[in-house]
Amino acid sequence: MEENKHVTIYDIAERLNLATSTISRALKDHHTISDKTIKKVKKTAEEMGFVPNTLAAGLRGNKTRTIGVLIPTVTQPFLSSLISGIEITAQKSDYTVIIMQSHDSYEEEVNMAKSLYSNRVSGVICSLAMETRDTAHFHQFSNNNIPLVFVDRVPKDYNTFRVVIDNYTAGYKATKHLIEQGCIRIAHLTAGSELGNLYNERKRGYIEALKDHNITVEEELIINLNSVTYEDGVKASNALFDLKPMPDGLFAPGDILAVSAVQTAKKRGIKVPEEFKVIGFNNDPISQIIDPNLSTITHPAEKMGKAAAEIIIKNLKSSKNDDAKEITFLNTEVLARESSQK
Amino acid sequence: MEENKHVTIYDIAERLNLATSTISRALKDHHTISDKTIKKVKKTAEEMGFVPNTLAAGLRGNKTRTIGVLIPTVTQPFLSSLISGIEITAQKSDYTVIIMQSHDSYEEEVNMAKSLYSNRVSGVICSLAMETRDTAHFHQFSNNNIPLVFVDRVPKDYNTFRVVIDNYTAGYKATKHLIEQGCIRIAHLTAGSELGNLYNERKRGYIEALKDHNITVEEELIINLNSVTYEDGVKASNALFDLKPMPDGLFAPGDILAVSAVQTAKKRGIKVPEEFKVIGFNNDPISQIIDPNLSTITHPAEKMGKAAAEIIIKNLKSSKNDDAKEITFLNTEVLARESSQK
DNA sequence: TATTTTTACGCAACCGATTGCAATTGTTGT
DNA sequence: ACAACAATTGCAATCGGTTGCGTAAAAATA
Repeated sequence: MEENKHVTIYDIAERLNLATSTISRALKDHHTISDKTIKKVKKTAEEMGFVPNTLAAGLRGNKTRTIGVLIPTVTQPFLSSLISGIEITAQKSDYTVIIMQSHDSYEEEVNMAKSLYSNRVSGVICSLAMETRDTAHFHQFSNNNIPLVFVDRVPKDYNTFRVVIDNYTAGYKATKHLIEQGCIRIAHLTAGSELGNLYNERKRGYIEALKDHNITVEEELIINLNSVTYEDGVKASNALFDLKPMPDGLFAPGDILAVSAVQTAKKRGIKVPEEFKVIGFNNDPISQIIDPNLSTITHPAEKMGKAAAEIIIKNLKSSKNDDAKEITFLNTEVLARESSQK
Repeated sequence: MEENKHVTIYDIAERLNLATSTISRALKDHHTISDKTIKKVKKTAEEMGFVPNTLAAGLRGNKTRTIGVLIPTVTQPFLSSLISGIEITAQKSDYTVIIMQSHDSYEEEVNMAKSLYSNRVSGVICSLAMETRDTAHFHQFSNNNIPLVFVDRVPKDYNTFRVVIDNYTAGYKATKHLIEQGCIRIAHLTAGSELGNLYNERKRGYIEALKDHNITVEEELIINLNSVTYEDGVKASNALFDLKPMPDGLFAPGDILAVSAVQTAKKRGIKVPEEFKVIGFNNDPISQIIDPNLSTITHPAEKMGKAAAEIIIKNLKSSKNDDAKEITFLNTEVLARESSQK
């Protein structure tokens, strides 16, 4: 038990007086190996504590059965659910998942992409960093036939797989919901990001919903944020509450922002939802904790993860280098809870 | 740009009429290679889009500069902060981090451990799954001289590095704080886990604090949970509120549980902190969102991550197989906020 | 029994970077 | 100008599975 050397197929081969090729094949139930030998090899491998060296296999076969996941952070509920979905699907097909965080930094994203490529992952699933404006660092995957799937925060003009929600429609639905609840002066927070156009899309839905209901779009009610953080949300909320007349509703494109607005309102003695109705986005766990419970838009994170992983695996299986890099759209729904009730 | 083959040092060697050994050395500034050659090689490598194949290097050198992180889930704030700490330290020494989730399942933990070993990680940082009772699947690391550090949820009798907080003292401090705030009938939630003895330790601290302040320990005030979830917290809280006389304080060994208690109290019209004071554990982000703000015990997640990674890296550097597998204790503090105020 | 077809296994090259040692070129001293 | 030594670079084995092809043995057919 106290050896200090990895057990290899050579060790097994020597012990059983067989060739390493036989061991290798036996371990994966190759049909040219007799059942008797297979059983014997497996038993011995087990006894000797053999664990295959994936580096060697990956080097030789140039495939590692590993899916690289490159996301801004694992802490956002949406993203950790995404991971969860990826893992569930990957595990079914015996793929390993390795996770790397860009921390929304372009530089880190470039480094981690290189690292994933360096590790010869079989496929890559990525949600872009906020900072990222240029996607040249993903060419190494595309050029080498490594399937690449962007999820949620996707580049606009990159011919590869994408799994997204229809942010325009979601924004429209959210705003329409507030209108139906009686709001006539609805504010909106947004964030500028040229590549990940999802905030722009949500904003577009917001504007279109207002127009469709004959509500004038007022620039002062639309606040552009630098970052989607609690602090920025508080700042923006205060700015909104300082307006007169005050807005009577808010569509926040993220639950953290929505929560910050609710809490800022409470601090200022503004009653939610009586005086100010709020709807968020994502259905983060926190939306059910905060008082009043937050209305929100569902974001099918786990499903998106599963879809992305399935695309990778399917693509790897067929290995047809078909140029049809389709975009997968998943549905969202309005979850009407307390914070937006009439 | 449309090649379909990875660029290798052989390609560079051919282009420059040099040996692969020279390329290899030049790329890592080996002193036996002239500056002129180094410059030339690096420039060409850059031009050709060379990215080293870590599989090949790892296979040959039997070291991958990769730290495997095996934790229950990435979604818990404590654990994602832990990861963050690990990454910061790893990056400084140019190590790659790969993250795997056991989902608190023993079986998955065993599989992922095998996978990490199979990938020949240089070191392993692990926080045990709730289900885990047996740690034999970690022997493969210990036996092969792969540094192994357990963090937070650690096995009691395993001779390896451990990074933990003093859960006993933390529990003592939390309880003492409630007593100082005037509580005389303090409830406690706990969870049974033989290996990860941290809940037991906190409970021990709770009991000792009561004793030291001449408060009788009452069994009915201590509720044993199956799982540390919001739902179980609600159930337990209701049970506590049904008691008469009702407890006037609660030390919950996790913020989720504390939050569930606060919300259950609110639902039943029990005023927090006036009638019922609560202190949680971990200082999760949610503790600052909930109203009233939650008093809690800090859990230095990022520091623990950094410490664990440093141990791995230091151990790998010295490669002295010293048998001193010390246990690192980090400090915790009482964070007195609204939910426990007099 | 001789011959063809299966079945089962062995041989050896290969993946790409690393490294001990040998070989070559360049420098310095006498 | 030549030996002695230092500075560079090349050769070839190595890490551990994988796989195309070849071959011996067993089974099927003539």
